[in-house]
Amino acid sequence: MPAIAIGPLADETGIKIPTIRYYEEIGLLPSPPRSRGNRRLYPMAAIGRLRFIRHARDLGFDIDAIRQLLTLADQPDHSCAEADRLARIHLDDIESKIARLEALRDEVRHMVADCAQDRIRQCRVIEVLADHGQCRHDHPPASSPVINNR
Amino acid sequence: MPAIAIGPLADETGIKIPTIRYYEEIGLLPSPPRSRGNRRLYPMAAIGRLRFIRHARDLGFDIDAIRQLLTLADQPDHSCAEADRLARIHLDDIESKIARLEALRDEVRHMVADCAQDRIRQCRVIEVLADHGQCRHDHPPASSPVINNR
DNA sequence: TCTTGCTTCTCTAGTCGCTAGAGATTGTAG
DNA sequence: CTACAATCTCTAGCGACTAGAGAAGCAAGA
Ligand SMILES: [Zn+2]
Ligand SMILES: [Zn+2]
Ligand SMILES: [Zn+2]
Ligand SMILES: [Zn+2]
Repeated sequence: MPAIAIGPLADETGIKIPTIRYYEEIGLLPSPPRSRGNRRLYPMAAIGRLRFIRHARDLGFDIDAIRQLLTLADQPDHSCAEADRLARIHLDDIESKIARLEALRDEVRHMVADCAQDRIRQCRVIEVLADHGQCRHDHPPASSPVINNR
Repeated sequence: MPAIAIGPLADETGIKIPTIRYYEEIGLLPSPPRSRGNRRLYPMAAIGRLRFIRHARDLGFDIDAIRQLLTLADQPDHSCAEADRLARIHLDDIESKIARLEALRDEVRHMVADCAQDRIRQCRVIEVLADHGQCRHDHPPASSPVINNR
């Protein structure tokens, strides 16, 4: 049966080789069989699986959600309620991150706009940073990670 | 001269004790003198410095920018151009993060809205994740970290 | 003085999702 | 047979903390 090595698989999916190995290590992608020389030989289906992972990552889903989504994707007859729920949770998350960033944006924008561009002594940026009481709107006091990396 | 211990300092500034020690370790906050029993005894000025750090972190500045901003804050006669520049860079950063998150939001929103809530086989969420070609708008292929944590 | 209990100390390791590099081996084309 | 490319394992690093272990210091009450 046809198989694909890790390099071509990386090219096909846009996921780097070390990342593919990392996904295997954390159990997101099943360990493929090996060649006589101990190299990974993936079934062609791995392409689709990795593309799914990649797209979900690009859309900001975290690994744990992707793990669940992959499990669901393998059960075509099952209700899709859980998949939809995961997507909605992610949507809420994105929206709250946007809200927080918009608050930060407004605050930083004001700092920059209000500065008369003179000495540090009168710099609005430094002043506001030194005292949250100088903030116009109130931005949240910072919380959870704002989104996963990449 | 008056001094403050790490616990009260944490209470005053809202920064946790291990984080204060971490800031010392990375050279963001100078090492304070110690008591006979080896405990940190901060000058009262440390309160202001930590509040500055906290506020800047809450506004999403990264540690490196904060390091520079603190240095600038100590030079009242210097021009504030550099401080303003750092703030503008941060503003641009926030804005591009918002733009990216808005693209993700639109995409995920559509996935959820378009799903007929039936079997996984026809689940729009799973379908779209499996194939970026099904995306309506094009979201960026993921890139740099979206914002620093907390 | 002794004890109780809180605070602080140092040190290590874990978080998330990778990324980079060293050094060894395997595979392939000319 | 010789290059050279691809892959292997393993370790360590990123940013900005957070959590926990185990030891030591310190203040107040009995
Ligand atoms: Zn200024
Ligand atoms: Zn503020
Ligand atoms: Zn669905
Ligand atoms: Zn897409």
